[in-house]
Amino acid sequence: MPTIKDVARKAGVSVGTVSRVLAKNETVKHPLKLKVQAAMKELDYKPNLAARALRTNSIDVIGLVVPDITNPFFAQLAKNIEMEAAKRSHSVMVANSHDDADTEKTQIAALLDRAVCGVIVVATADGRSLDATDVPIVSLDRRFGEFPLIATDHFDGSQKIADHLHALGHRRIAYIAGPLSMDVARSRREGFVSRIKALSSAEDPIELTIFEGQFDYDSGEELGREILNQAGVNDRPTAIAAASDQQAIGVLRCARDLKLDVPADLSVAGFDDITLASLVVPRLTTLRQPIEALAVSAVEQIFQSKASLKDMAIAGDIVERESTGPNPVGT
Amino acid sequence: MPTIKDVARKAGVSVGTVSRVLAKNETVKHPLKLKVQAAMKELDYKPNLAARALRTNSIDVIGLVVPDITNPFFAQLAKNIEMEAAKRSHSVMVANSHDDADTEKTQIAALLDRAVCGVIVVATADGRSLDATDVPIVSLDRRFGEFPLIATDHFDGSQKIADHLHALGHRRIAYIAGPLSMDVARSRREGFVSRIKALSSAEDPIELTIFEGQFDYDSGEELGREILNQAGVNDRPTAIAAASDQQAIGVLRCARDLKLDVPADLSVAGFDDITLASLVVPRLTTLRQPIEALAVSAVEQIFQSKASLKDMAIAGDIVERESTGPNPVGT
DNA sequence: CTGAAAGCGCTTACAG
DNA sequence: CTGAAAGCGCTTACAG
Repeated sequence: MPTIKDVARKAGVSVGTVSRVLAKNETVKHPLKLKVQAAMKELDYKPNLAARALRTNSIDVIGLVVPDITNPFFAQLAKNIEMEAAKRSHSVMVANSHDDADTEKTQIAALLDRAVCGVIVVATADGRSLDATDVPIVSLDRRFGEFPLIATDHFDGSQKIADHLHALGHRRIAYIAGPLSMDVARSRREGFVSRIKALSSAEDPIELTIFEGQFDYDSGEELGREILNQAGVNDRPTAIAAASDQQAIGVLRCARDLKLDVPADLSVAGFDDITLASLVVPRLTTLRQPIEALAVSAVEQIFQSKASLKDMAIAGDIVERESTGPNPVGT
Repeated sequence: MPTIKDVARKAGVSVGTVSRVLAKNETVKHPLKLKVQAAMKELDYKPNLAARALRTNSIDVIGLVVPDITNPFFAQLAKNIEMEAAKRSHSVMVANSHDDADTEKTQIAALLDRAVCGVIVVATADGRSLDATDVPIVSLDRRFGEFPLIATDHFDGSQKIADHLHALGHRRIAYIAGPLSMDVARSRREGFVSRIKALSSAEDPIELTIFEGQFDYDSGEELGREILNQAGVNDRPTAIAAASDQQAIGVLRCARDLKLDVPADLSVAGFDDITLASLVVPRLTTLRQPIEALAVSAVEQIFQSKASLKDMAIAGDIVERESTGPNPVGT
């Protein structure tokens, strides 16, 4: 492997000069610069990254810790982060926390030991924080300690779902929230509820009932049953909005059991746009999380001066599919 | 950050000695060793990995390149590799090749530039190879160039499926192979076919028909239709073995359309044990790929002397679920 | 604008 | 068994 010394010798300059053209330092004049570049090419010179790291105390690597790379949402995030990093000639080191706060801490420490230039963490549920570091740390999707958070604008997304259902003429609506101990669940519910309230008026009132459950399939199925059994055909909601796709798919399952046609008898909307959402019958109307934008923003933040790190809420788009339709009762 | 010098001073020894206890070099005598360890603890000393890398030309990082981390199979592999690496205090750097040979090459080169201690690559379909390197490279699941391959024992796995079907009394069997241009598809078919032939005898003959398709759902559905329509109830196979779960699930879909009960009228077996396999109705009998063992072996190989790298075929286990049952025609 | 030189924090022959 | 010292390949003040 040729070193910077070899290049300097071949180009007839000092190593300092070579280093400066490497750093794209504009102070090197053209004739010299060209000679150096020619020498580098000829020798197929590649800088020794470890040596550089030793001097600068940082490498072109972004650390990423996720609860579980096997979760498709995190995998997508990881992929987009890797792609964005690659654009800036950075690599990414991933670690799984297995949703364990201690492991998370260890993983971040290991990454920091390796002198990564920043770390992105999708926090565990009960993650503790970390002392201030000299490299930027941002949380993604779920906040880690006191660090700035990049996340979907859950409030806005839920408003969009509310608008969609309202525009379809639904006036008797049920909302299935996630566990309200979670920030995400609260934001989603508040977005939905506040919008419905704003849309409702004395002349054109909207009836909204709210339920709370887990984010999973079973919870959706169970609450769906509760909602749809609670009342006769004429009192039954004509639309159910769920705080997650999994819940919504649970509702779909239950509607099928009850021989309700979706969307003819009942509209169902989810949130997230997981893979299954477009595979299920009928395909699910939902709010697509802006995964790519989330990833890009997280990487951008890492490259910013630490001082300017800040929370970001990124809006997602609604994906209208077959599970929602006009209010069957008539508008 | 304290350096090795600080530790040496505090312990009253030379930096060389500190370095030697760091390296778990047994030549350092006990009294000194303890003093050094105490000093390290007291200062919360952590070695500077970049400096070490500069000296040794290698870091405790394994490179991993996969076609797409978003593919659940690769994600599982990645997770297990990360866990195994962590056990040995190594981190892993992942990169996606997006199934593009050029990107794959670039990614491997980038990893090598970072002086990783080895790289594991799940190759793209048409990947070219690489010149010999001084760090070990192994291919996983799909062979990269001339490098040793760690993969599921597809031959053996298919034999197990054949045995299972035979034991259930099936004597008229159809096999849906994958595209025979792929090694994997060929091994799976050969394993199945050879075992069936071995099991068949003049007194107790087995009828085997072979079909070829893609590994996907649609191909399975289409070939399933062809197989099941081709003959009357009495000539129809009582069992279909597919070379992939996706194909098998396609067959399930088609069986439902044809009002065939699985497994009462027809047994269906897959290969891979993808997540969906245990979610479909009826749940699919299949051959589970030994993902963890694959990951562990790949990491182990990286730690072995380069000379001893070699191909490894790892056996998977059959997972018997509801999609297979006794031959309805009677044994 | 360019060169000479110090130094980043380790590891590892080389002595003794 | 331990210490003194060279050196890994860069970057970056400091001169000029």
